[in-house]
Amino acid sequence: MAKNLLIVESPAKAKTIEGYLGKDFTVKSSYGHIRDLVKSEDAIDINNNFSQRYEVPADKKQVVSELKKLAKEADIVWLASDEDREGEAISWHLFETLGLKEPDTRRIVFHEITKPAIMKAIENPRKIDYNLVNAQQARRVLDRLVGFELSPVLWKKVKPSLSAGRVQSVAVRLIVDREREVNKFKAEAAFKVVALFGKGKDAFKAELPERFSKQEDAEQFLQDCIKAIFEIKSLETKPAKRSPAAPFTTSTLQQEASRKLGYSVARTMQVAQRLYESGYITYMRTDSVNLSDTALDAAQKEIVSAYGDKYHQHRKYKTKSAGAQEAHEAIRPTYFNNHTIDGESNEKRLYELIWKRAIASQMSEAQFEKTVAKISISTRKEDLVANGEVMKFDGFLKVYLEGSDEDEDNQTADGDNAILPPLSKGQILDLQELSATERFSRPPARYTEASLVKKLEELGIGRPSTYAPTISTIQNRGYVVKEEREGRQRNFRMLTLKGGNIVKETRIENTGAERGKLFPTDIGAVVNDFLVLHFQGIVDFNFTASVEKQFDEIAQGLQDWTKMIRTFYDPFHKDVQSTIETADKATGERELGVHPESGKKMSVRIGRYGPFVQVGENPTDESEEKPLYASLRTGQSIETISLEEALELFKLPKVVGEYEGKVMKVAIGRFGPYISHNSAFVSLPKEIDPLDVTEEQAIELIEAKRKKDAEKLIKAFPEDETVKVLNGRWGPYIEFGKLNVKIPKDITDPLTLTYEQCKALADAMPKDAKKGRFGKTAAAAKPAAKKAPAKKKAVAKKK
DNA sequence: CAGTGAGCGAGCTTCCGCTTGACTT
Repeated sequence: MAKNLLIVESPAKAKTIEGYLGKDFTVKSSYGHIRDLVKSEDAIDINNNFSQRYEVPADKKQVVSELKKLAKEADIVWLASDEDREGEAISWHLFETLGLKEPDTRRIVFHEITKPAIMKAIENPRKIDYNLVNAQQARRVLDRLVGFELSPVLWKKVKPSLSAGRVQSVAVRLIVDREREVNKFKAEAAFKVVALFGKGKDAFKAELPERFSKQEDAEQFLQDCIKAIFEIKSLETKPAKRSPAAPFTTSTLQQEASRKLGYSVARTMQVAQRLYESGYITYMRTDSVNLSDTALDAAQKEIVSAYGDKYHQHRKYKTKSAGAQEAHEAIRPTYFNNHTIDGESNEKRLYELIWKRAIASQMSEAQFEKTVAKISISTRKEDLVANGEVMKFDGFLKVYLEGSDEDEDNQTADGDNAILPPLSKGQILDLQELSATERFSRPPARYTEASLVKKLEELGIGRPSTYAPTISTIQNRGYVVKEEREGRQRNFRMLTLKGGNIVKETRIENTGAERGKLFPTDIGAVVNDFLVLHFQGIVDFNFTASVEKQFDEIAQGLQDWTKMIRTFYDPFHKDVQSTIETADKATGERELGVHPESGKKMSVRIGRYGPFVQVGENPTDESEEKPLYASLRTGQSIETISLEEALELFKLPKVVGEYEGKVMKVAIGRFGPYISHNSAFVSLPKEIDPLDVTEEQAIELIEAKRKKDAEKLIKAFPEDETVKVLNGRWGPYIEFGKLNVKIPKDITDPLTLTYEQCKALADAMPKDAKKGRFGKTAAAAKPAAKKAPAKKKAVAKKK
């Protein structure tokens, strides 16, 4: 039996280290934290110095009992969790839970998984740092107090099951604030002037640095240029250089994979996890840009052999984010000589990105020669400017160029970074074309998942392990949606001078289209406004930064953690109490005006089933007329909907005719417009306006749907019409009314299924909710009487 | 998704960070 038990956080890490240490060591993993606060109210005793009640969660029981057994058999237990606040706490929880004794326990730390680093760590053991543990407890207790006191306030004042927390509420606030900036933004137009000189190979562009806000001025400028002489007034050439970016951290990997590969942050992390488990890359949850000495040597060797000596440049990077704890290396390939790997295509692509970025980070800078040519206009006092750039040495650009978040329009001006033909001072130029194009200023960009992570990191909010889950949480809670939105057409004016004539025209462009951007929902905005109004301190962008500063002081032993929490908690708790007692229910109600025909008041607000418009006041007794209601549609918001748009909502649902003795109705659901007929639903094709559907069209669509459904049918049962065997997207399945059942693998031919077999399969489905990534299946058939609507909605939102 | 916008008023929801698997139409 091994004399030593060494415990790390990750099983993949354990495997690697076991290889370095030999027979005397058993290396095991704790799989992260092994204990957490109990779920109930009494997890923290407010009146007893915030003492905590911890428990081992069910899914950790097995790990803990195995570690307990091994610890008993070992002479020495080495606690090798990460060197940061959470890692120290993991060691402490292990110490307590496994019942370790101080003389037989060693705490060791390393920042990189290399043999020398591990050996050095083993030679320098220490004891558990209780200051650091206290800092973690303060963090944990504060998050629990905030989350579990704030959320119930929302249940009372907004809607059940909502949540609030130190991290998620600020993430939502960022998105709500940004959306409002975009909505109130007024685009300003100005004419941008671009000249084209020379022909063929010698052609190049020059731009006027200033823009004209009035069309007359732009026109006058072009007019003046008809007879003007263009001369090179000055020519300046300067060397320029560009340096590579630091190797990836979690946050920069998520950003770059989003820009270059179009991955969501969750997908990036899933793929990176697989690369890590296969041993291709180092740990993927890190805030460090540091590379180990071993890695630096390996990178150098690879660069020199693949590209030559002059492409290598030794570089050390320093972290920019304030809250970085740097318990790991930067994300890099384990072996730099693997330029590519075997695996699925998304794994290959992410690996190559990581390899290129890490290699480039140790390469020399790219060198350019930048030329600025100023061109005088004989009839005007302004100069035109042409920028040229020639690469003299590619350096790191040989392998990698970092992506940019900017859209093309905001990037460098026309003619910039282009290659200029040979030019000389005093040279007279031949104008081919001169254009003045109306350009509009752009609103601030909405957040993508990745740019939100970047912003959170800048604010020091959240950790590498929580960025992806936080983004999921705010979407799952329905505060935020990731969506595509169509843009709208916009006219812009363009004046062109060519061959001595000025041509004026109006062109059309598409603007404001968004893909994969984060939009706040109405509930997100209402919850945010409620928190900003009543709990300003918690959703302040600097709240985390200021508590982090205090956690640091606790970690250094300069402050008592219970005192810190007490100072925070007492006033916070008072706010919670007074908000519960005095605050009104938050519905986001807004008056739209009066109904044009009836003169009744129209308003919008959030109800139990989402945002809706109401016409007329709430009745005070039964004799009064009931108000009319209509739900808002996807993409509409109570904040921005107009009176006209609200009136449109009452035009549907609409009866379009009768078929087979049953009415056909057109309405709009969550997935768009549809026709309902005899409890069947047919979605409407995009081309058809739901307001102009004719009876004939509706019948046609219903028949087409029936035909399509018949094609899917493999087998029907005369004894029960609700049971069918169908061919679905993922192969055959059995449909029982609304319940779908997968056909087990041992049935190879679905045609052989008997009715009895089908029924047995349906009965075998668990009666309670079956939670999977794709929602609930069995639960949909037998909804629990009252909870059903809320549950169904929550699941639908997840999709 | 699929016609509501309360109600008997039970018992439930919820935080952030550290880790992987086991889930499925």
